[in-house]
Amino acid sequence: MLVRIDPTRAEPVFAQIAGSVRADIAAGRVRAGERLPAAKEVAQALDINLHTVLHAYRELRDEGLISMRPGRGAVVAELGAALAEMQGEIDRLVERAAALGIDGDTLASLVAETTHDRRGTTR
Amino acid sequence: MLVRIDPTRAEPVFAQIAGSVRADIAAGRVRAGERLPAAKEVAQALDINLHTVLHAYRELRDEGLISMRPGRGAVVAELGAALAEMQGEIDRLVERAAALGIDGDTLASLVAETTHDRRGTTR
DNA sequence: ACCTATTTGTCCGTATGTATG
DNA sequence: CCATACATACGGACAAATAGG
Repeated sequence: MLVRIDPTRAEPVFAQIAGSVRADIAAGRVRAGERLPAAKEVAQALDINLHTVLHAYRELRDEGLISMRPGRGAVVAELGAALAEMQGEIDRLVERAAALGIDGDTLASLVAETTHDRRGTTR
Repeated sequence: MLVRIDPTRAEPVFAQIAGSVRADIAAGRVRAGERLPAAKEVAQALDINLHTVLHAYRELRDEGLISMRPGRGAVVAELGAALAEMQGEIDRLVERAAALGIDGDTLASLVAETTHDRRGTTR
């Protein structure tokens, strides 16, 4: 697994790391039960602080995509398989939005807003 | 048009305003050519700073969803109609993700990541 | 052509919180 | 835990564009 970041992007580094791993899970490049690279390794490879990588892993754990335990490392959870099932539909949605001239960030923001609306109406 | 914000949410106020208006456009509650309420009005109604509302409007302008000119106000652009066309598909995607136990924020982040990937491969 | 009101645009500064190392 | 940097939010002042009388 290869974690990629781009220091020129406005998005925080920890979020980029989380996004990179999330994309790998959704694409099936890492599957449920497999272990992620140790945070220390990632930090050294990308020349960033260990805290930043742990921050990213913590976010993924909070989403239920991985589990973390001392000594065992970070392991992809079962929920990861569900993510992979959805990637195809997401690809189609993104492509259709692009065809209509809608910016990617705009689409992402609208999806986020829609999920927030659902929370308000269904809970 | 009614702009809603929730001070308890972690999301920045300006982003919440932009999200609220974006959702109204996508839902067809405001259509292309119609004028948004003046930033000053929104600021007074929500008891927030004028600059914060202008920040939100500027973001929507950068996305191509509205046009702004001094003296004339903020008007919904043609691209808004395209957004409205996509809302139904987004609703279906969000609902399916919820059925699979995927958190809304997780889905939104994955959509964002997918658009970033597209940028990298298509440009 | 002139004036006024409205609205966005841009600068100043300050305070607070968060991200990063 | 500590320091630096950045983002957010607020407040004020003035400029610039537009519309209407």
